[in-house]
Amino acid sequence: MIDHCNTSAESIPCDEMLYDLAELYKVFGDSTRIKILCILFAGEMCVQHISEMLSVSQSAVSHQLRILKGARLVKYRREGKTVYYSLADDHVREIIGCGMEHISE
Amino acid sequence: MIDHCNTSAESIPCDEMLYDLAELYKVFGDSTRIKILCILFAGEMCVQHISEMLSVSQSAVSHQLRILKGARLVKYRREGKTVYYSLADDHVREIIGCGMEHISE
DNA sequence: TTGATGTATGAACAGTTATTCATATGTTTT
DNA sequence: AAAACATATGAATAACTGTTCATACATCAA
Repeated sequence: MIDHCNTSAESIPCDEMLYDLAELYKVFGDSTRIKILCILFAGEMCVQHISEMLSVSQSAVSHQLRILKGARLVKYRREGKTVYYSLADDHVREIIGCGMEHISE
Repeated sequence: MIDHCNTSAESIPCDEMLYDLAELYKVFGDSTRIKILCILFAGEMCVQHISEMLSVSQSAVSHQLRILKGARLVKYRREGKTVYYSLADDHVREIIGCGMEHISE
């Protein structure tokens, strides 16, 4: 049987999938973005607040949120002037949890 | 209770852990490395063979294997002139599996 | 020892990336 | 409308990264 991009660990996924996978991990491969995601574990938060918690400029946070949004890892909600970001789904927790396991050996 | 770098998704991990986590994901954030790891799903394999399967130079593969080794994702075994690489443990499968789930939505 | 083979590694180059700065967009208040 | 505030974005810069090339190292065969 030919493998068409399945998710089994027993066969090699197709090139396109591996490329997409690398792109996804690239997003997690920056500590500012990881921190933003972890902050959002607690619930939705506005850009300014995230910026203060990380001691990173508003612009930098906004740029990174754009990337997280592009990877469908976060979603947002506008309320007046303020934009609240939150985790898109539970995959983020799972992926970060997976990595934690490897690190804390 | 104070959080000292635990793995729970309910509290924000400490800075050092988040940094290490980002470093780990950086390793997965390159399609050549991801491909090498996926090839190793099937079992151990020598550098030359990996190089041929990926159509990537021996040097490039060796450089990447060095990075994978540094992240403790692969181990190796020398047999004469040949060096056989294999996955260090099952974390690699888990982490890649996690990412796959997010991609194939 | 010499040559052949498999792998590792340092330097250099091209491409990528995260931050900063300036400024634009969108929203509310006066 | 104008000012104030929150966020987004484009350009520029510095730092980082993956590949290539040349070469070194390690092992085996003759």
